Amino acid sequence: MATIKDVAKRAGVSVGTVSKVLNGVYVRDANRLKVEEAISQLNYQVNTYARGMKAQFTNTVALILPDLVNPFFALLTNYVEQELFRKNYRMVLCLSSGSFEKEQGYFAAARQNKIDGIIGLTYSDEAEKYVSDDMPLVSIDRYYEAHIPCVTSDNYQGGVIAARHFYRTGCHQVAYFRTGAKTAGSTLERDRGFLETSRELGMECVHMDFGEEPGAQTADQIYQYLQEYQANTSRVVEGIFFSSDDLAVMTVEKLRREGIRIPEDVQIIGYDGLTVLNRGPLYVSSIRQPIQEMARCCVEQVMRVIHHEPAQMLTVLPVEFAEGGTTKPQISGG
Amino acid sequence: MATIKDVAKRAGVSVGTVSKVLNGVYVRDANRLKVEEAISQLNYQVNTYARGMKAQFTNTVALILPDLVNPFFALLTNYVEQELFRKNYRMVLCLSSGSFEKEQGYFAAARQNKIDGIIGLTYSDEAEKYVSDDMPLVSIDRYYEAHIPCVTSDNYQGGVIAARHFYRTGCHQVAYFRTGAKTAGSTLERDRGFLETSRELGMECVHMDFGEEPGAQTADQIYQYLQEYQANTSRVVEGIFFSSDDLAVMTVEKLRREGIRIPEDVQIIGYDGLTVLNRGPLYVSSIRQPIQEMARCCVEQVMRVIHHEPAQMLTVLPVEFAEGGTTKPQISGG
DNA sequence: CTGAAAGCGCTTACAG
DNA sequence: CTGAAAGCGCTTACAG
Repeated sequence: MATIKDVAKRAGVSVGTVSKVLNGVYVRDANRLKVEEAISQLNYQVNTYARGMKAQFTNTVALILPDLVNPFFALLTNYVEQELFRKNYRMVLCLSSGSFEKEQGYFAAARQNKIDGIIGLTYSDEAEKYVSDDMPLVSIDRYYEAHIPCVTSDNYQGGVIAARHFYRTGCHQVAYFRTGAKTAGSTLERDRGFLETSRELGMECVHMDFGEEPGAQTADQIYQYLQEYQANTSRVVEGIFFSSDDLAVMTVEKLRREGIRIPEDVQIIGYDGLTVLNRGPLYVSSIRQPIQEMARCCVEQVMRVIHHEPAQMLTVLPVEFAEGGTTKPQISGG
Repeated sequence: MATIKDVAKRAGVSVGTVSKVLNGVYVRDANRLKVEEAISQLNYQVNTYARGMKAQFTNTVALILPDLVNPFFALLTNYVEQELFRKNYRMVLCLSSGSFEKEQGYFAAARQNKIDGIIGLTYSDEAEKYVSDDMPLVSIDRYYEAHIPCVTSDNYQGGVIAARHFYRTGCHQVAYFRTGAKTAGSTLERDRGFLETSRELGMECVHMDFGEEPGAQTADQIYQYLQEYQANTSRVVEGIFFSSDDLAVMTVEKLRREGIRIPEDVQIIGYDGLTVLNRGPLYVSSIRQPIQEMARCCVEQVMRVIHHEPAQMLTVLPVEFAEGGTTKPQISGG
């Protein structure tokens, strides 16, 4: 590989001059031309590591996510990579599986300038301790106490929208079934939005937490829960809101197998707005998060922190109702 | 950040000695202990860039893929990251959208030792030119002329399995509908496997190519094609094999809307074995690729190339039939 | 086994 | 504007 020295020799200038044209500092036109000529003849490219050692930047951002099995995360990664590339940054991907140990290495790397910044969706409480004020970190969905910019969507409003939809389609008895970590602030907002709005609108609402990881039996448990509730109270649940699409999909399958008609007997609303194979129709009616816009904002904010520009500490993007065939049309507008 | 100098001073040894314990070279126990003590007290971590400049390795591998919208790619990425991490490597992700320009930067980076190796699924013919014998590259699905290890699954056999299934469930008239790039060698093998086996087994087989990107109207076109074929020949297609699951799913939806019963009237087999939300049931009966095993082999081979060990030039992993409710049970075994 | 020193390929004040 | 030189944080022969 050609080095800056080779270029300098070939162009008949000093390495300092070559470095300047490399970094867009002004040099005499004649020299710039000679250098550019030499660069292209030698097919020279700067060695990022040598540069990074001095310059303290590497044009690399790490994205920390639990996994890519969840299509929401896969799509987010897809768009974050595109945005970073547009800004001439590379993306290193860290799938933490929720383990803080794995994340830790990236925090260290950031502190060491081996990566310029981090975009992270992390459920770990421990992370907070490691996050200093000047750490170039943007958090997805989770609002830290520290001065860490956070990009999220309007989870509370997501719950509100779901509750209102049930109300406007004539429901009196609804349910909320959640899953996943309780620490994740954003999901808790969905809970609150739905529960509070249901109460305000005078709907009866039961809710249930099905633990960290929904399994194959979760849909059965939900079915059984509904049966017992009906037997005990003589009340029929007319609308169910889920904290995620996967739980909603599993439940829809189960209920249909049991002969329950959807949406006639019971309406279903999921969360995320995922589509079949990530580009077909929706799986279920859902609250759609603006994934691409979230990705764009994450990159925007991390760039600001990296360049020491003032960042927006909290970005809350709007969500919307997405009709997916498991809900009835609304009676009144809005 | 503490540097190796700080550690040396604190431990009362030279930087050379510190470097040695860092790299597992033997030093006197007493010194090693002092160095380790200093390292942990200073919370020291080696600067990868400084090391990379000398050592010519960075413990980083790039994964090049078209996108993460396709769940197959998302899952592959998921497993490749896990495998790389286990081997203490980081993964930088390059989503090329099929554009060679974007890939090119990574080839250059590899040549420059900014990344140690590349795992790539690329459809671009141009890539071949850039690939020298010593380029640490492992290709997914695509067999290059050059001495580039390739990891793939048994696409030919996938076609064979589908054809046999139709035969054993009593079909006489089948169809093959493909989509996607014609250059991708692996898909062409599916074509061949299915077409050749259908002929050998004495089944009539029509086939059709629906272009690079299947759109919303592709399923309509397929339906129309089937209608016309039946009208013109008085022959009814009893089994359809698709080059990918998404096309199969779209077609199943369309046919059902038109009142065609699946699998009673026509059987459907897709390709990839994708599941609902990447962990639910299969979308359609399909040929399942061993994604995790493919990821493991890619990482294994790229490690070998990086460490100048002999690599396996072609790894063909077995595929299997996955029953997904759009096929009839086989009459005879096997 | 250990230390002093050269050198990896850049960038960046500093003179000129 | 340009060049010579120091220095970034490591590794690696080379003496001892």
